[in-house]
Amino acid sequence: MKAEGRNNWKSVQEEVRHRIAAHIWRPGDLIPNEVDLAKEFGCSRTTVNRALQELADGGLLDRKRKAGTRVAHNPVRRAKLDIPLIRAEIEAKGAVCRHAILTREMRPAPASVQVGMRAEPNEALLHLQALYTADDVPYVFEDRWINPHVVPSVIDADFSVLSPNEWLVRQVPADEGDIAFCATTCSPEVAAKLSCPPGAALFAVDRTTMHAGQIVTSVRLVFHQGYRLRTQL
Amino acid sequence: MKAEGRNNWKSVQEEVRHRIAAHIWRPGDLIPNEVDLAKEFGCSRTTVNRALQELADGGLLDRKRKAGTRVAHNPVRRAKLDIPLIRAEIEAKGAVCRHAILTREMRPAPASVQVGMRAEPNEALLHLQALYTADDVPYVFEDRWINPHVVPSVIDADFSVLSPNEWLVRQVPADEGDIAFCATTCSPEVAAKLSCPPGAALFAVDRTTMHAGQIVTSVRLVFHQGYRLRTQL
DNA sequence: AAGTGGTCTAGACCACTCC
DNA sequence: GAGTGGTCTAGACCACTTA
Repeated sequence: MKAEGRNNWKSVQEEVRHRIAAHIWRPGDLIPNEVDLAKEFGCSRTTVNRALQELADGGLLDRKRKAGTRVAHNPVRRAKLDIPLIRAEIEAKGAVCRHAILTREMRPAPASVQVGMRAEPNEALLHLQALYTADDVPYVFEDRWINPHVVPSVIDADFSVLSPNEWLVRQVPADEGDIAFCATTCSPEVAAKLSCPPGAALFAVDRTTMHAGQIVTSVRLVFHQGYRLRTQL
Repeated sequence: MKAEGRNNWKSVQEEVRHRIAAHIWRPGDLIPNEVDLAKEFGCSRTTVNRALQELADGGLLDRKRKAGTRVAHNPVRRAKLDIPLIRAEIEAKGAVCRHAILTREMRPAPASVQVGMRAEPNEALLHLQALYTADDVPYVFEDRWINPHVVPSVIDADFSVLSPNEWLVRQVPADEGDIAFCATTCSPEVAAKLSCPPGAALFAVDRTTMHAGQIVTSVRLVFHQGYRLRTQL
């Protein structure tokens, strides 16, 4: 049990991870308190706390005052998912990213979008459709609604240089939002844009972005056939 | 600029978030160093550090020694994605979760799986197929390969009470893994199991789980039609 | 060389919660 | 009431990066 020398929080964390993976501490087990662990590892309680807090935040440990720290019963895997700008994602693959605005109009949004936007019925919102290409191959089709009440300057925005995606990020650093991932059947319209067969199964992302409690934009991204969103545990 | 009273790290973090959202600090801007912020907020540098480190970890700030802290130029949105047990996910909706083992056999895996498993060519691996239902409605179809070298006890495991999913989590708390999300076209076989039309677009998750550098299991989960994976930013 | 973040320490007090 | 985690503090030293 050579536990000496663990005087920094990362090595403490690694040791704790190891003990859980090796079943030295099993799911549901109470592990020693911070003071005792600090003694064992030869570091201060602060360092142990730093190590354990992150593990608890990641779902591997359950911590309660007085009750102590237990190995989580159902180790919920918490993956970190990076949602980069489309341009950054494409360029990270070494491809050239271009975008084209296919549609730009003010019109009442469909009911499903309106509800999310809390717009008046029949109120016109800015509707944009854009296609992003990687080395001139269709990559993702963007169908976006923007709330002009929240971002009035969007009316005169020029999306030829900065894509809607980038323009919005710069204008309105969003503080909240939710994301949903799903599969969708390729419609004939989308098929023409993405150069894929109608009826194909396509990966789609629906994202709603909020700022100061108001919905800024609601967007659906439909990716090219075969697209995979990867991440690590 | 009433910045007094921010003597705990959460309120410091909130104030920093606010300044970025309100464009007081713009993308690319250098923000004051920790010592100055500590003075301004009337707290110790440790507290400021705690607040800023988490923001940097979340991608909102870029920090470099000597160069200082800047608001990230491309604010990468980092969503936290919880990957619960299938049973937990279904029961969280208030439904009753059941599972049935449809296939259980030792056989050589297809090439695509073998490569990931680093198995010998034609080496037999354990192949499982299972269906999970929510209130007896098909929810997700699981197609899994398990490496018996890593988990020998899997050969005699009983999956009637504990699903393969749960059994593995208890036996081998994985420490690593990767996940990919994609859309897939429903094959006739899967259609029969999930009670959906062949050709439908289905959401699928491919997951590979590692323990101590070895692949434990490789699984594809194909969800029922209309399934959406949600998360928040 | 110097400025900045990264981390550790020892001690302290508080908040929660189980008994 | 008592044990545990949550957090703050002041100070210190180190590691890295830029100038």
